[in-house]
Amino acid sequence: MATRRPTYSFKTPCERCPLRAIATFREFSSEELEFVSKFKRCELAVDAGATILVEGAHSAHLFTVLSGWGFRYKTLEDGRRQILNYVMPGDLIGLQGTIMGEMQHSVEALSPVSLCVFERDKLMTLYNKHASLAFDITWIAAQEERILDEHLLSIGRRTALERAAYLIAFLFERGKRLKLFNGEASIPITQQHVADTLGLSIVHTNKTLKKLANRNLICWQERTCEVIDGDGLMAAAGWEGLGEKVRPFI
Amino acid sequence: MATRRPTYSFKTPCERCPLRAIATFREFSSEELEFVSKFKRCELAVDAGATILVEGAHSAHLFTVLSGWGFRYKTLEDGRRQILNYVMPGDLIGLQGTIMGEMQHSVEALSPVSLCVFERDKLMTLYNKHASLAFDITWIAAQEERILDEHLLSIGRRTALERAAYLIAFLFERGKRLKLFNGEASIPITQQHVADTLGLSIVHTNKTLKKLANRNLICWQERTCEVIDGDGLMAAAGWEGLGEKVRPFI
DNA sequence: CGTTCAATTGACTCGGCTCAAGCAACGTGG
DNA sequence: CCACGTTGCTTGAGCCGAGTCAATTGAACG
Repeated sequence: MATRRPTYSFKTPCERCPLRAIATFREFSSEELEFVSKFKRCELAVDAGATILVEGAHSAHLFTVLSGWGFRYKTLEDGRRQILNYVMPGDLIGLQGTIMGEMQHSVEALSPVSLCVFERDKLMTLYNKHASLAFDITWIAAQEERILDEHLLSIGRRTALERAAYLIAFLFERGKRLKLFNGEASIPITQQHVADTLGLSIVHTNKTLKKLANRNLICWQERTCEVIDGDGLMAAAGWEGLGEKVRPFI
Repeated sequence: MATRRPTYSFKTPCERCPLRAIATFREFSSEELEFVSKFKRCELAVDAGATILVEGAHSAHLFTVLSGWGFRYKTLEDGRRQILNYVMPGDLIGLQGTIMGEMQHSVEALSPVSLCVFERDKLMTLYNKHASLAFDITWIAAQEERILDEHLLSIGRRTALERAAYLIAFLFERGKRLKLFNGEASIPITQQHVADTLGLSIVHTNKTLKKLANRNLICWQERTCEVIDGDGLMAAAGWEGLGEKVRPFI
């Protein structure tokens, strides 16, 4: 695949941000909206498979995902890869790099992704002038922490089958909430991604996913996972769901 | 052990906070210090083994650890437990509960722990009036996220021996930075804690720790882990260290 | 002086890994 | 338009890391 160079542009004005139409996201005050408009520098579009941020990079930007799917990951020297979490519309990426200097993980696109690019230098202004937005950023960081807690519980203590069911139910719930599915619930990941998320080998991941497919919970085709029975997955995982209602975004 | 009731008191004034003497923590401005003094309501002392916060609790307080060791964990319905991270002096606990309503994990003391108790309601004032402290809270949340990323990589992709070495090296590094050791580097955990952190059984954990002991990296005695060779542990884990210099605390 | 909790150790089993092939769907170049 | 090389999914065989069961020791506690 010939990866095109990333495309910069300034298309969507924040006033007509498509994310604002989605029910899970909280309303902005007009004053907040005005600031965010100025905070946003431009938009960036990348292809599926493109690397958005690299571990070790210093001058990372701050982004919000406008559309598309991606994932955060870390690798060991010998190449072993661990996927940490998935990024979807409304997610803030690059916060670690912006706040603490250096990125400690990479981010890669699973589908074509478009991003809002924010002025890194204006972040301090946000904290100084817009406490409610500053609070939102902390909220987002705390939410990410919460999800990582759940993943850690999953990898550490759930069985392979439970883990797989949990992961797919988790992605399904998030996608559903963001109205990412029309009709079919297709998650754009390969079994290799699942393996690298669950800490399993591909072979064993394949056999485990096959069990879920045999139970008629999912079905795998063309590099995507189709969710057939979300509730069945949650039951198989022993997972209660995200339990989150309205959330902020920047 | 007859757990005494937690003891509330107001002893240490922030101006003479013992944590401020430790080099890793950043300096407060006098104006910040003044606010934090008012933000702090009282102090709380709990015994080893006491539960500081419970998963599902709603009106959680916000604390900073003044002294002692503890850990955050989650459990599955059938009792499987996963330790998520350890808490040490300077760590903020209860942020998730304060910001998002409900605690999704519990916190337990490993040693006698003393805590600063903060006024939950004044948190918004902090965001409104003290942007630098608000930024610090985000910094702390982002740092926790970073550590969870590393733990996830560890549990997901490192071997049992590497994981164990990583965990102990990690605790050792943090303790060293906080000047928690005088002479002996003793970490107050049992092998059950190690097992529940690494996602292993106690039996296998014991055999793995024995290997580290045979290599003269650690030695286990009286419910504590003595670190003999911190660099050796880091090498065995293939871990670079925390790489963090000065950090904020509240 | 029994009881309890943590650390140990051995025996046996099993979940998950590695190795190895095979197959289907693509995209590319001749 | 076909022969490839590639990527992703599948499956079987055999092995090993890690789990379970079980029993022992030693220290701390009441």
